[in-house]
Amino acid sequence: MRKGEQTRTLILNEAVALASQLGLEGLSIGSLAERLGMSKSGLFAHFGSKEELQLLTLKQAQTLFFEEVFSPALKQSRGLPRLRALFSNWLAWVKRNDDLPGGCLMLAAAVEYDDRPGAVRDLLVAGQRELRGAIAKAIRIAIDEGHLEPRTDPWQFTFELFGIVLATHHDFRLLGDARTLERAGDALERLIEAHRAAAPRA
Amino acid sequence: MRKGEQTRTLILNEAVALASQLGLEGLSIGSLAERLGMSKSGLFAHFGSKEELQLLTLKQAQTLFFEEVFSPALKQSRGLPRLRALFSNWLAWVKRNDDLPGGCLMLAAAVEYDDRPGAVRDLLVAGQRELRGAIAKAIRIAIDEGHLEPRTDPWQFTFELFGIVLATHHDFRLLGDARTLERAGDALERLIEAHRAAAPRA
DNA sequence: GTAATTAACGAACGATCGTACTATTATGCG
DNA sequence: CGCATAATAGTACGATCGTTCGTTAATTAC
Repeated sequence: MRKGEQTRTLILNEAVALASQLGLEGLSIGSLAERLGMSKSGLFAHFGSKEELQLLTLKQAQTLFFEEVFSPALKQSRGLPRLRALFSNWLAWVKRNDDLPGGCLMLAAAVEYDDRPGAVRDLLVAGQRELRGAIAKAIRIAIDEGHLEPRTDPWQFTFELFGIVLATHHDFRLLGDARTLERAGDALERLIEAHRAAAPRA
Repeated sequence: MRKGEQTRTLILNEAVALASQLGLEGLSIGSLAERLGMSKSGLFAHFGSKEELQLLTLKQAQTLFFEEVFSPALKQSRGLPRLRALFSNWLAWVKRNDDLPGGCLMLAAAVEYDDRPGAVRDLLVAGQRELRGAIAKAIRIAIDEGHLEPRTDPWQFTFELFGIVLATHHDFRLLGDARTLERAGDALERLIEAHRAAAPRA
């Protein structure tokens, strides 16, 4: 019982890495098993179906994202510092190559499953909704703290922030543009500046 | 000789539609042939390899994009009107469902091939570089026309514009958010406003 | 209208896909 | 230790993958 959970996590971590390169659909049980040096059927027994493997792989990526991007940002002080930390962690996540050699798995899955109804898509949408809500909340806090002006629309701000991240992911991954990261930083600063409160409390 | 070209285009148009849903890698020759009511081997003979089919499919999508997004924008007057038309056509392209039921093929392929070296990726990068250059040029023209202030960085502007389109594609396709399109419009206006020339000539 | 050419088909290939079984090995508890 | 159970392996299945080959049907050129 304990050994099972152990190898399961081992499998899922490798699955996240592989799926970030090949996509959740391109991820095959055979190649995943080969990478881990175990048999196809032995690996399969842990999940019972490919969809279950896909679901748990995606969930694993979501957990990893929360732990590495969102959670550490919560340790920063409320308002702009926290928002900047979130953005910075997010960019680091986007460009990381060790366990995400193919870029963010959630973004890849979003493109893959946006027109493919099912449990994977549902999980993807739920995760995205949660993330957006959390960002919007961070922005609302920044307003309350007097860092951003009160008429700022949190959802609009979130939308534009997300756009910057997406463009960064695209340019960094596909074009390999070295200046992408500073462009992203400039874009964020401009976005903040446009909504900065006239008389900041901090 | 003439008949061949004819069915070839027929195949490629269907391939663009299918690949927009399943990706260029998920696109299979068998299912594509079945959709067109022809034999697998008959279809295959037109291309000789799957990679050639993928390349031509992507190229077809690029051509379609140029014709429907970029080319009509060139008919608008130089500067901001042309830039707005480009943006508007682009959004229409992103949300079109007839021949792109799965969203923009180039964006899907970008996620799929950003870490997969080869001819497909090369074509993708070339197309993206061309597009970026063309947008940057349109922005430079808007500066020359006195619509945007001279210190505007065309590449930074392009980067942020692209981010808005990416966020729109994501939200519209995955979240099905109805307010996405107006959010995109608002984002563009804010982007323009931030760089608008103090004393516009037009 | 006939010859040359091209387009399309049908069958089969080895490989790999996800999945279902059964058997074997390893683990954990009393 | 021994036994129950869980974890892994092995094998085989039907389906589908991209690709090859030989052949027929349709089109073009003379």
